[in-house]
Amino acid sequence: MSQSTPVTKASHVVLVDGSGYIFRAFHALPPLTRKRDGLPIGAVAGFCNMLFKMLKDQKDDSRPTHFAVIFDKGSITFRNDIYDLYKANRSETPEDLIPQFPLTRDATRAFGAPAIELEGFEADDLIATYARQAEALGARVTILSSDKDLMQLVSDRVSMLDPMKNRHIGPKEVEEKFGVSPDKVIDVQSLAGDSVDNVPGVPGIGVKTAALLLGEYGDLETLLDRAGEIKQKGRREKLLQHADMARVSKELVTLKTDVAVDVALEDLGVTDPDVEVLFDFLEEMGFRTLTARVRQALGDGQSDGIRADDTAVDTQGAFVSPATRGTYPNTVFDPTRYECVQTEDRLIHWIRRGFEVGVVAVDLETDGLDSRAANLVGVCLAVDDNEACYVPLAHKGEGDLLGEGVPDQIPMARALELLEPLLHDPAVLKIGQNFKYDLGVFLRHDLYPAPYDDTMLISYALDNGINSHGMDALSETHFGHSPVPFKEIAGTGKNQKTFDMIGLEDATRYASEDADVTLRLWKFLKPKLAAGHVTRVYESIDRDMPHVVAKMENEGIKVDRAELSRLSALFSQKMAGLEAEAHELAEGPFNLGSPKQIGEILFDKMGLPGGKKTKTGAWQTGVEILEDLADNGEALPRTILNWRQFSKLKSTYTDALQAQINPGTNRVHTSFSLAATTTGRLSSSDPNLQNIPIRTEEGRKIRDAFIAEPGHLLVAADYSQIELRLLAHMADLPTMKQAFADGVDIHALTASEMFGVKLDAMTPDIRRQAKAINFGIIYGISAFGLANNTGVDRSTAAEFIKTYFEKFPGIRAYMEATKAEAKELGYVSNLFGRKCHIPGIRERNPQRRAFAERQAINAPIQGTAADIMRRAMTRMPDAIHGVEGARMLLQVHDELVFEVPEGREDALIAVVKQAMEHAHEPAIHLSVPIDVEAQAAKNWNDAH
DNA sequence: GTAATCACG
DNA sequence: GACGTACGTGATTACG
Repeated sequence: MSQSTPVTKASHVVLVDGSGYIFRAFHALPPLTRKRDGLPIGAVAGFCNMLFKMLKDQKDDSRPTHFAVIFDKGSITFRNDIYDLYKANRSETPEDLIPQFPLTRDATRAFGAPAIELEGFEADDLIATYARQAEALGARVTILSSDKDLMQLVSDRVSMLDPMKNRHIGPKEVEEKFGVSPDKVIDVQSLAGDSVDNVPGVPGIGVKTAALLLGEYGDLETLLDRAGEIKQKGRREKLLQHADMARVSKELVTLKTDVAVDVALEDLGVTDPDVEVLFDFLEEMGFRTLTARVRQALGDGQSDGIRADDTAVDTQGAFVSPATRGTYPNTVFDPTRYECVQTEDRLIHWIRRGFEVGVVAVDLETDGLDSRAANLVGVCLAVDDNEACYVPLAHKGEGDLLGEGVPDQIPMARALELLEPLLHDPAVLKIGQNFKYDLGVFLRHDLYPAPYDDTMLISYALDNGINSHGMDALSETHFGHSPVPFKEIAGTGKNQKTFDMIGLEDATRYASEDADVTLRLWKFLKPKLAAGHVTRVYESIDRDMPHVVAKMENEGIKVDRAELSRLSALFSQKMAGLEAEAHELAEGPFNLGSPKQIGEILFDKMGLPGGKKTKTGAWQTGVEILEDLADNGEALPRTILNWRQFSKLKSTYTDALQAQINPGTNRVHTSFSLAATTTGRLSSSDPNLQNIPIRTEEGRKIRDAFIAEPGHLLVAADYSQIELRLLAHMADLPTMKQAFADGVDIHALTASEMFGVKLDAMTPDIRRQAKAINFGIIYGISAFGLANNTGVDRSTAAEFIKTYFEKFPGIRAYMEATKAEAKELGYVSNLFGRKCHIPGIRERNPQRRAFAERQAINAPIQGTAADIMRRAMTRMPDAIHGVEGARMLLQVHDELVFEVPEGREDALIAVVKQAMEHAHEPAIHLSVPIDVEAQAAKNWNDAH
């Protein structure tokens, strides 16, 4: 055990926050039980690994001279006398953790370290006491914890180490977190409060504001004394009103540094553990791997460091996807070998190399991010590791004088002419990363590269839900190599250069590296498709998306600027009226756009009931809260809601959309992301055309502005209830399948099954509830969520769910099987075999695990629908080929929008319906019919 | 840059 | 110690 060793300047005192560590280890590590009897020991295992690492795996200069593990004792401390609600919001300690508390103390002693605790004090107070004592003697102190409450102790001699992330926390890190130096941390916490410990603080003041105020006034007392001088009214009143709370909070967060400890600091001197005791303990726990490591460390005096032991790594290993295993053999990048191609001869040489190898990475550089507005600036090719070139085509001079210093470049038309045979050769595979972008640019130069592979989509098929699929992220994940950031060569902010302004040396280094990385990613990832059983997903669903979607983006959709402008004016007018009304009701002006001010007016000033706080301590003022208040007869909340609706419509749609209209064509071009979602859906941005209003009458007006060219019509084709149909098929629900086969209103059917109401006696209200339940099922229903959404109470919602499970018995089996699959494999698959990785599925935290389970239930349904849509889209060019002048413009998850010359709309609808309704075939067979509804009109609103 | 809010399927 | 409850997205504004 410990020995008495004086603490001096040369000492290194290591204090472990034992209680903090156990809780974190318990939640972070997979559940692990002792084989013999099922005793839960996961946290103990993590704890032992940490102790061993701390004691043995240290460099000589950081090895502890004094060491102790400190624990909380009891849950009532002196702080409860100050504030009876202190830590009152803590939930019960998990059942599986309770038996592990005494075991961690045993473990501590087995490692020869003192386990220290004292009735009436938290571990933090004991740590503070020892730390300050040691500091006063000039020693160095390391606190093993990530608890922010301990950060007030940090100084130039006292630092913290997060034992799970191995992250060092010094004065700099504390300042990053709190915005003030460590000696002001207490003051910040007193103001900001802490929801975890239920420290009240001053409402409405968070860490950021607290730091700001302290920066101005120095310390808490000064600030409270001079609070009357604060300019911002809200803050001033808060501080004046809650000064006492701040003072109480200060007492709560200030750690005691003068606890009368019963083990003296110098008695914490490190000794070697009693080997026999240690091995007995490890064997008792069944930690075989750790036993072996300890033996090895004691035997040869060297340790290879502790990796997580036994089960921890194995179970986590299940989440490592095929693609993330291993690295590409050559991860050395040599920019000196990249060539800048400025002559036809050299370009011909590179093209010849491309034909020889048959696989060429192609990357285009442009002067913007929007592939339609951007101009081609250069082309990049890679044919092998480190063998890449950059062909500048439209670089300007580095100086700003006209024509001054413009580099020699092959004329663009000539270069593209030379490249064309390579790009179109069916025997040469082109590789791109997010090739949709490059294809869009090529399209405008009348080039159609084929065949091609897209590394972003390969990664998406392999790893969705795990990595993101951008090039930099992929390079870092698989090669441990960070490509040159664009910012580094182009600068940032408004002085950021576009690519044509960048010098050839930098441009060559940057662009060639992109192509080089892309080619290596392809070599590394492509073979993994087969191993991951996702070849079919990639080949038959994703591979053709880039050129199909590039074409759609290029087409854009026509938007009537005058109509939008008219609506903007209309909405402005409405807002002005509502604003005046709101200010009158509030008896004073305020910013209607500020949720913070609204909360303060409704709940502080007017004192309305039903206020809830967000996790940051601000009042919630979302629709649901305001609706409730309005239902109670309050006028102001309704006015605010109405104002918000018009504000949203104006700012997000009628104003923003006008700015996005391409002046040449009067069309708007969105960008679809093919690899942004975990389920397989697309997303749309710049602008997002997948969330144009439709649910309210006012909002729908915006769709009037989406129009067809003169002499043309828009056609909107929607999958009808596709997710419910897929649910009926996947969960094998005979009643529901029959209803779909018969063309019955599915929500009415559900209602009649659940509530025993005949179809012809259906009321809209009952049907609406049934509809909510149907959606709930798809989202991985919970009683809480359903109650929220239908307005019934929680027990009624639970009854609904129970009835649903009884009436549609396949549901429960589907849900359980899906959760089990996710738990076993770490991912779920949709009907086409697309995987959706669910990283949280083995979370210890019940809430987060429940969230993961709902994701697991939803992903196959949403994802199968998404993939049916993808297949329909890739088949669409062929399908509509016979309808002259027809073009596909937009996708909105279950809807496709086309434009067609007037008179050909019926022909188009026929082929589109056919393609969409059979898109899943022959890959899968469904036991429900798929139904598509399509309509033609002059504008998007009327096409529904 | 983050949080809150709200638009869509 | 951390979650704060239906799935999947993106854009805007306030606030600092």
